[in-house]
This record gives sequence, structure tokens and C-alpha cells, in this order.
Amino acid sequence: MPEGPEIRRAADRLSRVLAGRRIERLYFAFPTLKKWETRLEGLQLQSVDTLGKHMLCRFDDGTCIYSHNQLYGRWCVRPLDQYPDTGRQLRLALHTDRHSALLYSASDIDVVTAADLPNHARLRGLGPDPLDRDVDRGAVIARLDAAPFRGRQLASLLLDQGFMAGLGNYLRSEILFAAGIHPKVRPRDCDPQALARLARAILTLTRRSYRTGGVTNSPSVYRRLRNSGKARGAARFAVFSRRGLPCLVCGTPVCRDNMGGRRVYYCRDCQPPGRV
DNA sequence: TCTTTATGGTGAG
DNA sequence: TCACCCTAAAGAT
Repeated sequence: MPEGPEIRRAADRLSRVLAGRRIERLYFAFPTLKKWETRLEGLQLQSVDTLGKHMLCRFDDGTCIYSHNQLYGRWCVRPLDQYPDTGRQLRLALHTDRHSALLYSASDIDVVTAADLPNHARLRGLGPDPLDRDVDRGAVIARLDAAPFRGRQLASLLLDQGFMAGLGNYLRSEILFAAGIHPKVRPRDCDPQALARLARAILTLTRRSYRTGGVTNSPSVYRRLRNSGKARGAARFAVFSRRGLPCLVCGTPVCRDNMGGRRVYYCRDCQPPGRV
């Protein structure tokens, strides 16, 4: 569950069973965090929040459990003390009187006091999260057009958590395809219409992915691809991981390149390079 | 069974 | 830009 929308969904699931409840027991796999098992025991869990791909389980005394799932971490919610049959390593467990919230495989877990939270190295400098309701299209356009960002290639900018928090590698490709913009284009090369398309794609696709659990294709295209049976796995995405397959709009084979150290997928006909 | 890849991120040069 | 770390699953042999 790696990108912002999936993390936010996981936080919602945790919230439903943890928020407002006393945490009766905790388990930390990492030795340096063991001391917190007794310190946090019996406190009430106030909320489960996300900032981009970062998650915070907040306790009523202000202490937070910070976690980042990277590529591998996975949250499970189960009835109390029932563990899924998985070969994965349990890294963190929060038990109420009814439920167990279990974090598997994640390696980036920490406990942060209220005083240290504002200075936390991983949270400082994050951009706005497009899942937040107060982030609208105008705000995204303004950010794209701001001095630190307008000269940067979109391929790199869209992965920068300081630009917008929560976007990741599949959203990058999907956003650029939806906006019809080549990955090497910079915001300063975009006319107002192109900037507006880009901002709309950032918000629409991130929020769609949140609603659908990671499907960025339009609902009708997704249904059509699934029903055709040919592209089950790839049905989620319009371009991402579709190298060599026909573009869903024009039929040209989808390109794959390395940009910003990660793979980006695009259609060279629907997303022409140069000024847009 | 071995190798490669992955929806993430850091730090060195 | 690169090497590297984390862990799991898919792909190649």
C-alpha cells in the first residue's frame, strides 16, 4: 500500500477500530522502541492521521507513533489477538479490548513526543497533501507556478514530497498521461490551460485512487478492460506498467523511460515534448 | 531455485 | 546520479 491514497485508506481502517479507544497492550519489534510498550499502555488513541505517505497514530498525551510503509509495509486489522496467516514479520501491534491493529514488514517506525513532532526530520518540509479538502485546483496551480518548482521537470517534481506529499511513481505517470503532458516538460513551459489540466489531474487521480483503492483508470475503462479479461493486472492503470501495450487513447505503443531514478510510462503521441 | 523488480527513501560524491 | 537499504513477489532458468 505504498502511495498516499492507499496509506490514507489504511489510516481510515485503523481509525474505525482504534480512535477514541484505550490501547490495552502494544508490541514493538525493534529493541530501541521496546520501552514505549509500557509507557503508552493504557493511553487513549486519539486519531490516525496521514501526511502524504507518512502515518501518525496520535495518543491523548500528544505522543505519536510514526510509521512509513515504504514499499513493503502492510497494516491488518483483526479481532483481538487473531493474527493473519502470513510469513511476514510483525513489526508493531496495537491492541484494544476488541481489535488488534498489526503492522507487518515496515522498517520505518518511530515514537515521537509532542515536543519533537514539529521538528521531525521526515515530516518537516512536506508539501500539501492533495487528499486534503482544503487543497483546491487554484492552490495546486499556484504551487506549480511558484519559484522553487516552476523550472523543474515534472518527472522529478511530481515525485518530490516537498512539492506535494503523497504522490508516487504510479500517480506520476497516470497524472501526466491524463493531462497530456510529457514527463520532461516544466511548469514554466505550460500555458494556463495545461497548468489547469495538470492541477486537475493531480487532484482527480489522487482522490480517485483513494476512493477505489488504487484504480486510476476511469471507471468505464477499468470495467471494459476487466471484462475483456486480457489485461487483468494492468486494468488499474491507463499507462503505468503498460510498456509496449497500445495507448488506450490512440493505440501507439506505450513508452517507458528512467527519469528521476524511477520508471516513467507515457504515450509519445498523446504527451508531446516541448511547450504545451 | 536463482534473479529481478517494486506503488519508497537516504546519503555520499 | 549512484549505491544502498528495507522485504516480498514475480519472472527467468
